[in-house]
Amino acid sequence: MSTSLSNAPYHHGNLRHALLDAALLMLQRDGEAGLGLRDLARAVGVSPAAPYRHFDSRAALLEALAVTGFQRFTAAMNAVAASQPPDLLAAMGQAYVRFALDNAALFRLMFSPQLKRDNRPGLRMAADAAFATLRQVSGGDTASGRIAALAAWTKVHGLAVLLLDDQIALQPGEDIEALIGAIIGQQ
Amino acid sequence: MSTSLSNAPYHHGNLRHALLDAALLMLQRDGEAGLGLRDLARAVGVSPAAPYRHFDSRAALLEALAVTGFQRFTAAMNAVAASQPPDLLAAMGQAYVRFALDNAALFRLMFSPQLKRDNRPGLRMAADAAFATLRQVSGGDTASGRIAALAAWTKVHGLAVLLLDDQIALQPGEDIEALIGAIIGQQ
DNA sequence: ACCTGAACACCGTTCAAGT
DNA sequence: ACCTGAACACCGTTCAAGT
Repeated sequence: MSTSLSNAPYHHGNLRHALLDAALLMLQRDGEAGLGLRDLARAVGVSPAAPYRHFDSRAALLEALAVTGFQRFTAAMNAVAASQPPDLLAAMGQAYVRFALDNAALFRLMFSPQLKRDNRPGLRMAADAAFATLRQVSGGDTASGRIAALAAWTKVHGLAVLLLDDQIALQPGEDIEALIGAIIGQQ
Repeated sequence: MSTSLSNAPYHHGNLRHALLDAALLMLQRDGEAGLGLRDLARAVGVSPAAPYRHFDSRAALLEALAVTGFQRFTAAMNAVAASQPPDLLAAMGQAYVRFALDNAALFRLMFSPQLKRDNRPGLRMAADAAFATLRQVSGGDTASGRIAALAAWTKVHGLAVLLLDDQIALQPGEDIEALIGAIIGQQ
């Protein structure tokens, strides 16, 4: 469901949106390295120079994608918290890893070192807002609470990354949701 | 300590080594995206086509770098185990995170999704050998031992990645070794 | 056997010019 | 205000040719 090979005139201010939509598709399909600005322009039916009316550079386009990624992540986490599950920590951990697996290339982009390199404030703010949602589950303001929260975060994030990189092998008949649950539950 | 702007004749079979040495320097300084094959050839004082006598493609060169990365990682982990520290788990965790922080770009390359994409067996083997060193600390062959080992690994790996990405803030006066120790010690 | 020179098909980006 | 066409300075890669 989305703008694709339309040759309609884009003079209505929707080119930016069309570019982001198409870019997200290309990202999911080919990864960050496969997301060329000229390819993107071609896919949207516009000249190679046109995207530069809306994004300063390829990096700026990637940053915009990463920002929407953090926003989706924030929404997903808030939805979990709002549903008041019996075990909030486990539920948010599951959702964290699920998000990473369901949005692999986007998740990787959100943590791309090249993007932080030219650290734009927009990305930082979106990331901070995203991680702030995790604090709903943290163990208060004590020093030991902070360590416990960091330990939980690193475990879940590491699990997401290693699963994404295909470094953790499932046992025969084991399903991934159960594995996630077991590792998160593991004190 | 290394070959640099030498204009000596490379007809002795050492060009491959010189390329890898220079590539590692460029990788550490400019990251993977900044490692251009033409730049590399220039740095070593050779024509743009010369590297192709020793590496099929840029991806193959990156893979060779990643393989040496896994070998260094393996050596570092084995050294820790051989030193028989009182708390093996904590010591290996510290070494794991240290390695990541001290070899940031290399560590990222070792887990680069683009490299796995065209999954060469050499990379997989080097990675498997590297992670096999971690099993020296695992909790046996029981199901719960496996989960405990995976939980420890994901925690340490997540900590490494989040520190690398500058996502974890140190408290004033806090030193990073202590933070690592606290998080790893946290059951 | 190992390297060079020149070429090919691409990039991201810029800039004058069009509407 | 928004987009096109053509150009610039690069890439990775190939291939004939040199020694």
